[in-house]
Amino acid sequence: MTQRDLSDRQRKMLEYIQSFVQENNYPPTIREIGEACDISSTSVVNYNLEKLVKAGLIVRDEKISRGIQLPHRIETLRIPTLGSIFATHHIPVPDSANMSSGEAITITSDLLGRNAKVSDLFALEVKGDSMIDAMVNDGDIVVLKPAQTANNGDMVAAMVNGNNGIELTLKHFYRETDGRVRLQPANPTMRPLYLNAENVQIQGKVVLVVRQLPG
Amino acid sequence: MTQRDLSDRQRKMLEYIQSFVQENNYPPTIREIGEACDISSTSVVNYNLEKLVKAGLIVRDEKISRGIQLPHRIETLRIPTLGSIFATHHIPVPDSANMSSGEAITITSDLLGRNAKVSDLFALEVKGDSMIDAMVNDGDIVVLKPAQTANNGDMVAAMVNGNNGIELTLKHFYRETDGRVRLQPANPTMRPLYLNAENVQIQGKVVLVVRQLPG
DNA sequence: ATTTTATGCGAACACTCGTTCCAAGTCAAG
DNA sequence: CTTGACTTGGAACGAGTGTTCGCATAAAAT
Repeated sequence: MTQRDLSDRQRKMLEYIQSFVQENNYPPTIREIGEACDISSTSVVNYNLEKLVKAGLIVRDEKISRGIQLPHRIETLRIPTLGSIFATHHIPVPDSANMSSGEAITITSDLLGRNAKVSDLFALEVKGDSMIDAMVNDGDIVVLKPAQTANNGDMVAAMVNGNNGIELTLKHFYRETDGRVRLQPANPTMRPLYLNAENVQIQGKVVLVVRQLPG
Repeated sequence: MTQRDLSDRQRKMLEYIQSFVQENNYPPTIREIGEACDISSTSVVNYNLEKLVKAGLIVRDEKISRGIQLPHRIETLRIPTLGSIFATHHIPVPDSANMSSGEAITITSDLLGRNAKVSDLFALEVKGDSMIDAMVNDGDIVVLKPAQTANNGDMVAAMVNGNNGIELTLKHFYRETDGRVRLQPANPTMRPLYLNAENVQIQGKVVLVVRQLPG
């Protein structure tokens, strides 16, 4: 039994369940499904619900009212916003304390791809347009995965000890053959930054960039 | 009654409801709340639930099992992906048919700001790096709000009838004093495109840009 | 001291709701 | 035609569940 061979009735039931959950934030009862799908008997609803379970399209909690769940659901994740990328101080390590107290954004797991399961993601708001060279603009939100190292080409947030003192910046990361680190702006007209490895402390890899426009 | 002056018991109940919903995708019953919060009587649970309703922290559907909803919840929105920005054909108007059949991405309403309530948003995947001048890269997903007109500075997807025939492009929109339209790349080193208004057909305004990085 | 208000407990009621059983209809295979 | 699997319908049972009522306790107000 796959998704392919469903009866019209079962398809209609599934659609109703989905729309009901969307509308009410809780699942429908067997009788509500029956009424909506023109099924007079609860046993028939129950029968077809079991078919949907076998097809893997729903999950049921036995003996529990409204115990229908839609699996493969896209989860929402709360990601703490630890600060802005302009901060010159060290980014605090995210923990449960930060999670509950500070600001946060909520995003759906489908946007994170294979990083959806990473538990200690954190977000930074980009202040100012100094990061425009990395295709990241003022007001953008970047979601990062904590990391101490990076692969060539990764976009990283790093504390760099450069000419202007310590600052947090967003650049593409490359390890040169001479052991130094090259922080490459995305804009080809801007020159890369060459630094000794000890002057670059990687805070995390950027896994997502979100830009909200006034539209 | 505001959120401030809740009893410990009421706070505990609210926390339990939130975690229960997160876990089970459906709300708890009065008795489940009572058991979790060490309340022996269902009437006490009911009593305190009414307090939470007065405080605006929950919504209840009367006489319905598990009829508790958490308001101000961040909703997830399904946005149909109608194609890529490289398409040279007209973007079909989104309707319910597209919604259910085609591909789609799901995002949280908090990312959309005041556009969260717009019902006919659609998404396009950016193919190729020709849009890099608008701070949008290959593989990015742009979410658009349907529009026939735009304000100066808006980022729009538009069909332009230019030198290379009709094509769909992503640019910043400006209306010149002489009635013509200027499509301005974000990159200052690239020259704007001046066109007569009849050769520019706006498809929609970009309200969100999402970029997923391999990280 | 008395009343009022807020909160809590237990019990009972009525309706909701999942479950189960039996009968019947449909339809393709043998 | 007969068989058997699949599907549907109707009914009833029992547990789940929201609601309501009376009463008790404590604290604040009068």
